[in-house]
Amino acid sequence: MRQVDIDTKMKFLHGLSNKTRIQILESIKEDEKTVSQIVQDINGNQSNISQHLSCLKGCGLVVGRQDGKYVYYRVRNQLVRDLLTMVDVVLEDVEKDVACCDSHVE
Amino acid sequence: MRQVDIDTKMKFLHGLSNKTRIQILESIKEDEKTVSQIVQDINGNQSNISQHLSCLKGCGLVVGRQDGKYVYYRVRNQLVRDLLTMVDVVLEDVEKDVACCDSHVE
DNA sequence: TCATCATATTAGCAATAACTAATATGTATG
DNA sequence: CATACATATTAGTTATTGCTAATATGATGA
Repeated sequence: MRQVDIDTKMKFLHGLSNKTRIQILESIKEDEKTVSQIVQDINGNQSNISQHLSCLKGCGLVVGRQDGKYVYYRVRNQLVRDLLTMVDVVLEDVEKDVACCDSHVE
Repeated sequence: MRQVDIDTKMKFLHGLSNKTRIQILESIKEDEKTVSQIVQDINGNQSNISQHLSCLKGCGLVVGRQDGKYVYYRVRNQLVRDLLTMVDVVLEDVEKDVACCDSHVE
C-alpha cells in the first residue's frame, strides 16, 4: 500500500471533524442542493454554511456547480458516499462492541 | 439504513481529526504497541500521546490491554482497520479527481 | 442600469482543542 | 516496603476552530 501524505490526509479528514459539516454531507449525500436549501435543511446560518461548504470543497468532499444565481453542491462521487456510509457502519459495530465487551475495562 | 446519532458520530470522528492521533493509528494499525513504543515511533511526548490514546479509546477506535507495567494498544478490529484503509483509498481517488477535473473551477 | 436575491468573504469574538511540564498512580522487583 | 519504571492525570498556556454580523460579489430581470 502506498503511503499517503499525512498533511493532505489531515486536511481531508478535517472535513469530517465538525458537526455542521457532517450535517451538510448528510443533507446532500443523495441529491444536490442549493446553499439556501441546505441552510434551511439543517437550520443553519447562511454565512456559516457557506464557509463550511467552502471547507468541504477544499477537502475535496463536495463539488459545486453554478446554475443561474444558485450554486448546487453535491457529494463528490460514489466513493465519498461509500466512505460516509462506512463511517456509519463501523460506528455501529464499534458501539455494539463497546456495549458488550468493554464494560469490564472501563 | 439506520440513523446514527449525530453526537455519537461526531465523537467518533473526532478521533480522526488530529494529526498525532492519525499517526498513532497508523503506527498501531498492523500490530499492537506499548505507549512508550508509540512515543518513540512517532517521536512524541509521553503525556501528549497518553492523552491522545485515551481519546482514541474513548472514541472506540483503539483498545488497550495491560501486561505487567506495560499497556499495549491496538486498533479495535478489522472493520476499523478497513475504515482507515478506505480513507486512504478515497483520498487518493479524490486527489486524482481534483488534479484532473477541478482545475477550471478553482 | 438599478434593484433584488443568492452566495461568498471578512473581521472580531467565543469556544475548543492541543501541547508542555509537573505530578500522581500503579506495577514490578530487589 | 522502597525504588524504579511505565503510564495516566492535572493545570495552565497557546493555538486553532467555529460562530455571528456586516459587507462584498455576482447573477438575474424589470
